[in-house]
Amino acid sequence: MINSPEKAATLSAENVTNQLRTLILNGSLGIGVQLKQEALAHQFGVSRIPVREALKRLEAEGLVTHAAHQGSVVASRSVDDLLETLDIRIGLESRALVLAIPHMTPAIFKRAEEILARYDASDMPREWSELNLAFHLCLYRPCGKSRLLSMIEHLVRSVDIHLRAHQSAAIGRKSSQKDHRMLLDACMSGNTERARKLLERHIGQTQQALQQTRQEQH
Amino acid sequence: MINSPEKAATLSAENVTNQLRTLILNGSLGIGVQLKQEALAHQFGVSRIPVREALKRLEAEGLVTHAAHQGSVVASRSVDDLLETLDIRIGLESRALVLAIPHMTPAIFKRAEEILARYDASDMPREWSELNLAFHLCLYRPCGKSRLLSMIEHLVRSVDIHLRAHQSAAIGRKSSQKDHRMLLDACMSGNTERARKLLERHIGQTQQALQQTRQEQH
DNA sequence: AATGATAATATTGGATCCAATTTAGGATTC
DNA sequence: GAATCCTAAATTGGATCCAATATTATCATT
Repeated sequence: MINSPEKAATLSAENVTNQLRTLILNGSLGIGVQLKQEALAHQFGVSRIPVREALKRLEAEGLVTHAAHQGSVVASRSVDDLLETLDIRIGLESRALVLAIPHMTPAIFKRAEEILARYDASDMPREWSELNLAFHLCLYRPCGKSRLLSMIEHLVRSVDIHLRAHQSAAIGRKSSQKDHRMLLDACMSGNTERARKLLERHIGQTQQALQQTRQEQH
Repeated sequence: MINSPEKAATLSAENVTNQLRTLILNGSLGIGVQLKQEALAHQFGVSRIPVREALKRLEAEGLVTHAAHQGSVVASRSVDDLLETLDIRIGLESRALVLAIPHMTPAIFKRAEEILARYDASDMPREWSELNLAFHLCLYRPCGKSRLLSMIEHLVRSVDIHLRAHQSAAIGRKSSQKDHRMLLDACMSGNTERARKLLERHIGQTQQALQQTRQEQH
């Protein structure tokens, strides 16, 4: 068999899937937006078939919901759903962190501190999400579990767009940064148990903020 | 074509997806089996289109892998992949358990004990997997998070078929049952921290057994 | 006989076409 | 003027058809 050197992205369905996914994750396609197969097909210069396959895949990933003969829409999640997803994040991220701590090196700590510094310096809320994700992943990455890491990244990005939708995204940068520094300290001192507790509390605060917005609305 | 009597299942693609999924999860379609679109289409009495959509969906779920112009096969996972998935399970299940313990009632404990009793009585290895899953889910269910629970169930079933493939499934029923009883005791006494540690160790033993089989093969 | 090139076959990927269902709009009635 | 029913447009779901690619079989050469 001749080994193909580098993929020239020959598959339409794959392309459509990836492009749609990024459009959803970066907010270009907002929550609740109708995804008309014909329009997307025309937009991507393909027929409806690859679009349909892409939608099926994204539906399985939870980014899109689909009703029979009613079309697909960018998934909207209830507050309860989001709270649950945050619980899933707590489970996965605390596991990744616990596994990562024994493998952390001074280089990792340096990198984490750099991210926090950029965090402090930045005043573009859009950037905060990315830096927050970068910081967390920086701490988890030494665990060396690629599937776990990509799962976490996907969940964080997915939750992010929905948090913005429920306009409770900003739990305040300062309080968040304080958490981050304490977390980093715990990691640097190798205090696994403390680090886990801090991380659980950190994500738990997002849950509390979210529940608060719900009560305000009622 | 035979008309389905009271089946409200109007969507072909959905049907194909569900049937294929159960065929894979119950082992009827073993690891590595080629999934020819034409054959499946004929088998389900539909065209290839719904089959393709089903395959795309199952691919996103991680149950099948797909290569361009090479077709789909029931996904085979490396030992490393399985170890990772077990780590994911540790994260999710320990979270579910911690959330569930405060909501456990005497009825739950009774039900859990019944399952363990049936476990002891049964000598059909095929049944053990189901009873094991039932016991664990019984403990997690009081957490009330449906998405988390279905995610766990999916992961457990998925790991199960792969563990059987690596023929390291049987870590011995007795040792497993001992773990289960200790875990149940910890839950009954409301000792959350101990329960979590026991659960992590319980799944960790499966990881160790898996790693051992790898070393034996090398 | 073994091996490598080449043609035939099988299978997947995508486009077009048709059927089923939902949604929108308008006529009719009260 | 508002509600209701009915028809028409729009949209999705599925089937068939064609193109691209991989696999297999055949055949020639060594």
